[in-house]
Amino acid sequence: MTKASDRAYDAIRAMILSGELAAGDPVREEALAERCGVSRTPIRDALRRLEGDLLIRKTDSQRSFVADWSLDDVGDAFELRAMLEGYAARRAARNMSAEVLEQLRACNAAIAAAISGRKPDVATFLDRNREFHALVLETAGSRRLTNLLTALIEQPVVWRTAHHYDPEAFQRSHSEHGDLLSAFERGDGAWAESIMAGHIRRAFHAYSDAHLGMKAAGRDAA
Amino acid sequence: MTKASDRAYDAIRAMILSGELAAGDPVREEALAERCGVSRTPIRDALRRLEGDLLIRKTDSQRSFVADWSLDDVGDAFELRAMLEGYAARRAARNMSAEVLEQLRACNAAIAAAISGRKPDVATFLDRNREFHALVLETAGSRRLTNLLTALIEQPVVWRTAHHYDPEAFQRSHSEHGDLLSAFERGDGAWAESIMAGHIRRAFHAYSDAHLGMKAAGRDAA
DNA sequence: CTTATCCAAATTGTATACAATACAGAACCT
DNA sequence: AGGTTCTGTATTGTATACAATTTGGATAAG
Repeated sequence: MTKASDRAYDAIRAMILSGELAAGDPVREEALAERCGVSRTPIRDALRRLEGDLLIRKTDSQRSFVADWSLDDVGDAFELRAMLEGYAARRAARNMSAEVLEQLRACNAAIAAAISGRKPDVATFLDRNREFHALVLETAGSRRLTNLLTALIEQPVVWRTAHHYDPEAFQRSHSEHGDLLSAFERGDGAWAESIMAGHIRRAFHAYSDAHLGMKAAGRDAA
Repeated sequence: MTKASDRAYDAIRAMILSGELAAGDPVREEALAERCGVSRTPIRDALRRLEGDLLIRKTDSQRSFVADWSLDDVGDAFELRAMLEGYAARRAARNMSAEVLEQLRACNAAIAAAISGRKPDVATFLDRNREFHALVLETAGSRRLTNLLTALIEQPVVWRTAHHYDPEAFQRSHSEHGDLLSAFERGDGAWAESIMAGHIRRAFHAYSDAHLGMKAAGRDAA
């Protein structure tokens, strides 16, 4: 933590993820600087990073805007995620250890607890879900893969999708994690890959269904 | 081009790609600033971008070094490239237009010319090869995919590999591009994907063979 | 009324100065 | 002598001032 720069990065990302900064909004360095209580220098640093995360988009003349994602963009992101996280799961199956397996089980148990009640604890679900995927990714043991996926995993749009899940969707997600555990236990990388890819694709369709009504979704999952 | 910042980025990247800055070398901002004739501010900007490209690595305390890649790292990068560029080829097949197809043909013709002589024109080969892949990527029409692949395509290690190609390797590369053209002509995305994935994998093994001797390469292409 | 041009305001890019931090070597204690 | 702490130096982080560029509108010509 280099203090100001990272603080600014976290703060701005949080603003975008929470929707406080809406998609398409212009972003002025000085305004953010004042808001974060730092000078423009660390803000520029943070914006550069956020641009890498594709949360910020810069126009031809370097003006910054909050990136807005069309349904097609989101579809692309999910398809890439499905491919890359599938690959991560395959690699993770090769490297899986008893300890990590136990951690994954604990994680999924926590998820089960969070969604068992009448009112699902969405925040906990999201946290533990992220932890689960992070563990798999870490076990895959490819710094490069982690790097690529980080930009894809924390999408503002996706972030809020789980709030529209119906109870059954939570249950399915939990159950798919269970299948993944079975694949890991058996060291079956190909199986793990299939499950993970399907898991991510299902998440996309959950998102897509939640955001329909505007127009019939015309994407074909190739 | 915001002038100084981009100039610094290009200059530093060129230093790394050319080997002028060797892997593992420490990188001091002020030294680069003097060398590029600009102040530290645009240098920091450039370093941040290069860090995103994984050409620069920063230690715990934010000191910069030229990233060094193990054979395993390179293998990972290639495998990811194979997957992602395969996907790009599939999408490109869907979107292919007559104009782009013509450009690709011209590109591959230029490659043929460059490698036909007794002494292959490696610089031209590399340029046109990059152009070919860039066209495919652009036609895939996914900003996100482009973003992910950019970091993977221009690797310093890879960059110098083609200089060790034997004549046959150049010929194969050209011929695979030709196959890709056939797939595009027929709009066969699945075929295009297979060819591209194989094309990239072959490139890895060419790299791997060129850099062997140190120890028997123990990677398994999954 | 439309269009082009130019000017003023706003915004980003760069340079420099200064503060904070990390590294290395010396002095000191055990 | 070995290890530890302390201090000077080198390097990075931040703030501010200023230059360059862009944006939007006002104004004038057609």
